[in-house]
Amino acid sequence: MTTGENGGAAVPARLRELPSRLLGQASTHAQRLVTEALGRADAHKWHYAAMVALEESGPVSQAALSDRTGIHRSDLVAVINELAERELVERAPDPDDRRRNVITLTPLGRRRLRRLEQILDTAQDELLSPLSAAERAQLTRLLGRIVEHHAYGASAMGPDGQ
Amino acid sequence: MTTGENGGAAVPARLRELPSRLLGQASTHAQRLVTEALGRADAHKWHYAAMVALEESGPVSQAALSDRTGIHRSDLVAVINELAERELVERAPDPDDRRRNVITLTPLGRRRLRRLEQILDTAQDELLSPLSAAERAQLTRLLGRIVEHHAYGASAMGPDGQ
DNA sequence: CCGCTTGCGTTGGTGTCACTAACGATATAG
DNA sequence: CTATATCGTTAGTGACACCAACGCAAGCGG
Repeated sequence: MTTGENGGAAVPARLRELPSRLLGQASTHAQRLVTEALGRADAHKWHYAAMVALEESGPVSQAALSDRTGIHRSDLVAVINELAERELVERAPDPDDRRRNVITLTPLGRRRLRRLEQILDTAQDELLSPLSAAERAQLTRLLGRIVEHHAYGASAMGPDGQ
Repeated sequence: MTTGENGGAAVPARLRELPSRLLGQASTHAQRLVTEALGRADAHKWHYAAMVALEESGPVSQAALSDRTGIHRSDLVAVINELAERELVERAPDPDDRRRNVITLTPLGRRRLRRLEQILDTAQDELLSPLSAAERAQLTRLLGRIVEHHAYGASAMGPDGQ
């Protein structure tokens, strides 16, 4: 979808103002910006997500990491591989439960995370450049409400949920 | 990415509040909602986009349609095929320029479009259900500014209007 | 202790989507 | 007439979200 080029042709208002479409296009631009920025530093969105979660939670299993990042556990394998390859993370079997791998952020990983944070800050800034600070906060709040609202469905979830 | 399931595990605030990530997740939910809704009616996002553009512009070439909808011209081929198959649209060679196909919305297509509009309205409503009318308008405006701002690059034109 | 069920990490695969590359046919410029 | 550009079309790519199934380990009931 994404727009590509447009030599001044009229995009119908019904399309221009359709929220689902706006979300799609904005998301495409957003992903492109952050993917390119991180790519220049040999990194990936998922690397950042995993490392942030690891810094907050300390060493955890891959399953827990999947919950905390939203990265599917089948995709997480490759992410951990790449991070471990670069020695940003260590994967070790959990002695208490030998089904698990405990993932630990290395000091190098922590430094790396600082760098990725800078890169992402810049990218967000570019993404939101047409908006004021107040508008950015507003947008973030509104999107957060939408995402939170639609965050149900797949799992069983305890009886207490909801 | 999309969240999948979450048994109450803590998603770090740095992730939850990252605009590019919020956009991605919101977009995923949005696309899922509209794709499923339209799918139940044997339709597709692109069908709607093309038909809206055709209704506004009258008969146009595929290239023009591509500009007006943002659908890549290589993808538009299949879209027109599907619409023509259902007799919602007619594809005829342009006598004035035999490289072109002129695409015309049929009366059946126009009726069909009314139906798709209903479906999409419902889907947008579900998507935005946690927001008030004012907030929905706000969100649409903010997203529109972002999309518009990033809608450059490929063609001539200054790279970064600002 | 044994069998059953559940959770873990891993592999391989699927469908959607935006986008690129190249081609034959046609139109237009020099 | 030759060169270049545009149009529709085909095929293919890479990113992404997600599913299915497996081997293995843990925990539980009997």
